[in-house]
Amino acid sequence: MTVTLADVAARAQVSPATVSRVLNGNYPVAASTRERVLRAVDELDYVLNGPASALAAATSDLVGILVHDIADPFFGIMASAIQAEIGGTGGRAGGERLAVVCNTGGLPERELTYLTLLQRQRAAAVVLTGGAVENAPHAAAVATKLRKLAEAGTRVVLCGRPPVVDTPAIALAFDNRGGARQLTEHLLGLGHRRLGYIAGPEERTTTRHRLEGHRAALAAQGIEDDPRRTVHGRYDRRSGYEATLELLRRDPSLTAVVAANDSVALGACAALRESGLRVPDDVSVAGFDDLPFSVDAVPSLTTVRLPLAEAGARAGRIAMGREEAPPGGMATVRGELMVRGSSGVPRR
Amino acid sequence: MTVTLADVAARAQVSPATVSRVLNGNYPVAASTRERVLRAVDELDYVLNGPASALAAATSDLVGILVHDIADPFFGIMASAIQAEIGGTGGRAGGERLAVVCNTGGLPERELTYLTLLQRQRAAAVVLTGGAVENAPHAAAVATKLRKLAEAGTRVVLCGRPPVVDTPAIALAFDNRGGARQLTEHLLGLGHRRLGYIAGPEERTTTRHRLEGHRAALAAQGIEDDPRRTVHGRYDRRSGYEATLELLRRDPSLTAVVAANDSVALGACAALRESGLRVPDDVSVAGFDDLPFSVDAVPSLTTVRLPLAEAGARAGRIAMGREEAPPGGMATVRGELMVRGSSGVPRR
DNA sequence: ACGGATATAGAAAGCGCTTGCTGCTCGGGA
DNA sequence: TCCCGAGCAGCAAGCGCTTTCTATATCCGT
Repeated sequence: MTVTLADVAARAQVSPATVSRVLNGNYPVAASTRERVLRAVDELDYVLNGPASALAAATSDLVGILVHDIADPFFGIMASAIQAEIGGTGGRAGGERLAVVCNTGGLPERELTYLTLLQRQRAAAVVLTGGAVENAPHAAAVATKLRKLAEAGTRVVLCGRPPVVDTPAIALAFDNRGGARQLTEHLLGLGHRRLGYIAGPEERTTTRHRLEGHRAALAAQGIEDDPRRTVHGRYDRRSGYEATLELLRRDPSLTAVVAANDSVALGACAALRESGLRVPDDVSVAGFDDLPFSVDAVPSLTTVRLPLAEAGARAGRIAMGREEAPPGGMATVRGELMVRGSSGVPRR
Repeated sequence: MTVTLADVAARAQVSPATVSRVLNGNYPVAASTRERVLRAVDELDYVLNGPASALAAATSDLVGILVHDIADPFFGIMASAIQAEIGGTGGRAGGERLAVVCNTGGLPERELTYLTLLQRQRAAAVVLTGGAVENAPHAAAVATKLRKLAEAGTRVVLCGRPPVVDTPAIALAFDNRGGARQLTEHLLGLGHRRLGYIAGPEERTTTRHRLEGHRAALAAQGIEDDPRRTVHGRYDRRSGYEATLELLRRDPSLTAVVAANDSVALGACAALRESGLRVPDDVSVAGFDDLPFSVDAVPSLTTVRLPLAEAGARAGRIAMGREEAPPGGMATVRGELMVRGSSGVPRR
């Protein structure tokens, strides 16, 4: 029914071994033989049986990319860059690798499930993107899993995610703390003193680091850190909207809102607008990430640009063994402050 | 080194066959035996070998989701919905299915490559999202590939993509034509007569259908279809920006711009703004898709809402055989006109 | 108490491919 | 002319799992 290696071999009048070698191209085969085999492959429309091949060779050409939320461009952009770097390259057999992205939906258990599934498939590499969950048992479980994967020969790379101790995983971490600090310093420099902060979900490293950066900037200016000026939420627009209303309720005299990311910031802008406040005349707003739509917002968003595509590409190359891992197995990727229309001197 | 089924069997004092049956749960196994096996699995930290299992069973638990651009929320939202519907369900062995998304980057050849890769993996199902490419040879190649996949037992579902003739693929197509027509009718109803249209890439069914709907609305009003009023571009913000400038150059008296999708529409708004025109006072703007950010734009975008998540979920269920295919193997999914702030009565 | 269902476990034959090893052929140096 | 080594191709042994078929208990009705 389905055509197998043996069929191709028969047609090309060679042994299955030879066909395999032609396909994998890692063993000397005479040019004439090769051609004959290739022709047979073509004529029979042969497609390699991946599982069989993976079983025999004890490796597969599958590469997994884990993201928290595939509908969020933050992850989309990284995933796209990673995949571009991986998908194009020649793989073991037949040329291509299967770079696939897995959506955890931010659920810790799904993260583990996908990791197991990829382990089961004997994936060649796994790239984990986005902040890690800080829940201790889960973090430990992930660390164990990563260790197992590495032991089984799967290359593990973390992109935009802090290193995991005691693990051979290569990490490319974003400098969330530094970026956040710079951002808040910018606002403080403009003269703001009453700033609200809309944080992401607790238990996420990204959330914590950005918040720490923000607070560090405040502390450096000797501004007391009123916990009522911080609200936690999700990394989406709606969350920003609601949190802003809450912040305004707590302190109507706020002059600036710093958001966990750009989507949140946009939600914040909407809430301010609907509350009759102008951005930045009445309240300044700042985001994080600098996603494509941020420059288009009205007013355009002051934010911290993260080189998502570059980091993704690099992670992809490392995962493919086409670029050396950074010294110490980890590198920090810095963001760049983008001052735009949504931040200004406080007028009230 | 790695623990295998046989190791588990030895530890549980049963035959490998029994272990396999416990894991797959489709054969009577005494409760006490099952428990013993499960304990051994746990103690040894056994992970099924996917390729071996797939080889022996001649099926895998991999499900592929093809998208054109993973960084575009349009696809992200659909992919997320599809994956949610697939990933959670119990698969053949060990419980879960590996739902993976593959990013074609809009390149026809990558589409084919991924299809081959999935065929090679003996994927259980494949869901193709987004418009098809109309280039004849490529379309034929895709049709052939889909047929082959189906023959090999892979379920094929098209989501937001027109049916492919002569193929067992189930299609859930968006009514792009009808939606576009309604949108333009809305604008015409407001009194607009000089409308520019920013289309997506040519050779994409989505592009053609939306354009046809637009033109049908114009024709119904007896408005001549000036080809200079249409500009083609990509489905992104920048493209909308540039195209709008071009349209304005061709006819500065334009009173409305209809865009291929929301991102393009936002780009159009930016261009208009920079040209000193107000939206909607001077020029109305309309988008398509109703992505999450569209309601947040200033002014909020008049557009056609496509039930991306619902369609994706349904496609996912069909792919899993958990929902019956629509009669005739295809269904049309309608959009809903969302009239918002970016469209108004022409004032000039 | 006996025969035949019924329930459960095992033996073994692959699934389609890779790869270490063996074997043949041919060319060239002595 | 002979021998040796390089270059190529084939043999066959698995890779780790599933599944058919067979074997052994176990249990029921009569």
